[in-house]
Amino acid sequence: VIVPDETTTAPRRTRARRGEGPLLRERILDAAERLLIQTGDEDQVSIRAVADEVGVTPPSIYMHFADKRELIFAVCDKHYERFDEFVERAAAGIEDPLASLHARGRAYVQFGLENPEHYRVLFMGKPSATPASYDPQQILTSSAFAHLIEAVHRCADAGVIRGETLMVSISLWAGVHGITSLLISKPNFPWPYREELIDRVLWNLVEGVLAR
Amino acid sequence: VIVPDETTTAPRRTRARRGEGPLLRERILDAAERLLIQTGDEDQVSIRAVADEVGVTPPSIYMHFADKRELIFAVCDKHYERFDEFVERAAAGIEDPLASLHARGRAYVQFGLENPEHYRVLFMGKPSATPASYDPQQILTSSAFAHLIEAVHRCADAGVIRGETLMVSISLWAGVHGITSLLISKPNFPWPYREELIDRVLWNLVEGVLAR
DNA sequence: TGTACATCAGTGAACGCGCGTTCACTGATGTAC
DNA sequence: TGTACATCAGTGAACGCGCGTTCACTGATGTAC
Repeated sequence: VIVPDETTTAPRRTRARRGEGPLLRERILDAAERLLIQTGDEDQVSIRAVADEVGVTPPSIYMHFADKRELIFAVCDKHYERFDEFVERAAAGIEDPLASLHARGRAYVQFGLENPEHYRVLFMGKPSATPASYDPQQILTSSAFAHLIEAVHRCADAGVIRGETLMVSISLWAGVHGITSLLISKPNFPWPYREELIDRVLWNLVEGVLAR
Repeated sequence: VIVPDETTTAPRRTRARRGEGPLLRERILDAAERLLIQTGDEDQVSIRAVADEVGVTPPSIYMHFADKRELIFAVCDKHYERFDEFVERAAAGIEDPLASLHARGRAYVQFGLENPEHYRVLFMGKPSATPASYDPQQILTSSAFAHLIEAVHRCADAGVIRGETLMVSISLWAGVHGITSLLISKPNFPWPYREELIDRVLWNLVEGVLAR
């Protein structure tokens, strides 16, 4: 008689009642996110590993997600909303529009560095890794991006920056993305004064679009 | 009798003479690079595929490379030297130090976008994808980086920029990396006026470090 | 000049793996009469 | 109130795949005597 080793896998959960399907969906998302953070590697978050973590068999994942990419992306999409909230909280209460821009940038970089695997999936993956259901326009119409554009707009209204709002916004985004993704990709590069470097990059970005 | 399908694989090459091992090494590198460009996906460049492309069996790859990561990285390292040459050629003959900085940035972005898979492997991969033999200090001591630092130094000597040279250099690098990697990762994002955007980002970066 | 031997580039076959996904099914839950 | 039936969340087993890597080997090339 083979006794299953209860210590390695979660005990099998009891079947959901009718209409409680969405509950399992949440459990799957949570488990996948836990594994993503734990392993620090998207590729190690396999359907089997997630199913195991939830205490369910692999096929049941497919009742809630079309395929693997959709699952992974759903995890990161959820995270993207928290991203927006985090940045907004960091900028809240800052009157000076330039300082607000800088604070947003600081929050962006911080959030990215604190959640490198989410960031990697969202912004550093190959195009082929995005699920079919994902539309790149989503970034442009997301509230996070809208908030950035608003912040830039306020600077323009105050007359402290020059240039077209959308162009400036994307330019700033590219800037914060640059330092964030580089620090994620090359953690062992001998970065001089990490914190100071980030701050300098942020101020350089802001100063680069100042009205002359 | 099964006749091997000569059309799908290269004909078997004749064995190398003594001391001609390095020749096969070159052939392997070329084949791997060809596959990388053709498939546009590092993961599709398998040891088997490379061996097949060369017309050799998989184990023979291991006579020249310790493992797969070393092969892929060797391809991209070779490319990194061409990168340096390309940037230097673009900046050659430009007297004005600020214009030179801009030209370098332009060349950087262009080269990255023209060879997105190499760029991805070199600068956008996860740290775990780099071979054990690879030292992140290599970037800092590469001639490409030295050339950037020199260019920044010339600007500082001319008194047109402010800030510590290394800090400014990395800051500029992060900037060009940002727009390059974003364009590679999100080709389907509705970028407004791609070329103009790149140019604006570059000038913003330069203006961000101008002496006040 | 001829022969035995050493070298070593490359082979053939296999190991062992984990993966995403599919498919026919089970059986507890809820419903209709 | 009791029973036959429908529903559907989740299962068990398997398919089929391509991969990186290892290992004992072969046989043409070059060398020593």
